[in-house]
Amino acid sequence: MSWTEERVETLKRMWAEGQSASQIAKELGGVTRNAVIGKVHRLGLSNRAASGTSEPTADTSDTAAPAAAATPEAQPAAAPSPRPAAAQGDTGPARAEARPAATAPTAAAESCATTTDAPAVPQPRAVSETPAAPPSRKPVPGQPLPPQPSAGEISPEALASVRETEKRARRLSLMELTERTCKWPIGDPATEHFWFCGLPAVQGKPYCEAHVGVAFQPMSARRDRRR
DNA sequence: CCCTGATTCGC
DNA sequence: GCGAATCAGG
Repeated sequence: MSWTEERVETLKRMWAEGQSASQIAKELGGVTRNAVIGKVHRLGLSNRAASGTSEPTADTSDTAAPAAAATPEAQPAAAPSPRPAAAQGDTGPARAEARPAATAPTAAAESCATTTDAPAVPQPRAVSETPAAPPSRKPVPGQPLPPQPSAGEISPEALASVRETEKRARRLSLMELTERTCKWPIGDPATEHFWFCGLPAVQGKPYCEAHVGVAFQPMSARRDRRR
């Protein structure tokens, strides 16, 4: 793979948006994040509003003016101060280049997007799978709320597996989630008793084995169980 | 451990 | 110019 104009353009755009080097590399394909970083430096576009876990670097003095290091083309695009955190994160076939200016209002229990993909609700993989009831919390703190998934829609075996699994949950916080940790929420968000499963997620899925089992079910299975 | 960007240096 | 290896850090 070589740095064609198109690829460089994508690189510039994503970098300006605050995407991480690894994300850009993933998007471009055929290159590593090292290659991306190397290119970024060679292009002269380097410092931007920090990244990952870095600090905002408070400009204690005067006029700000970052003074970009001799960057030929001006970047009238968006200022990368706030976490861009665009949707993305899906190496699927058809990718939409849509980039809403304003963040869409998310559901109640939030689901903010980190730099990687968002720990949100399951995204049905089209075909015959369909999300079967991500835990819907009851606004009553203090109660254990036994069956995570709304019972009745999940097979007893899967439910038992989930129960067992959740005892071993890593209990990660929202910020500790990564692409390879199970993002299944456990507990009541309104209480201290809330965390994410955090066990190793199945490749390509947002959940661990057990939670995938209750999150994704064949439509037929659901239909049969209903009513 | 996961991740981030920065730098070096042989190619 | 390129990018793997390495470094420095959260």
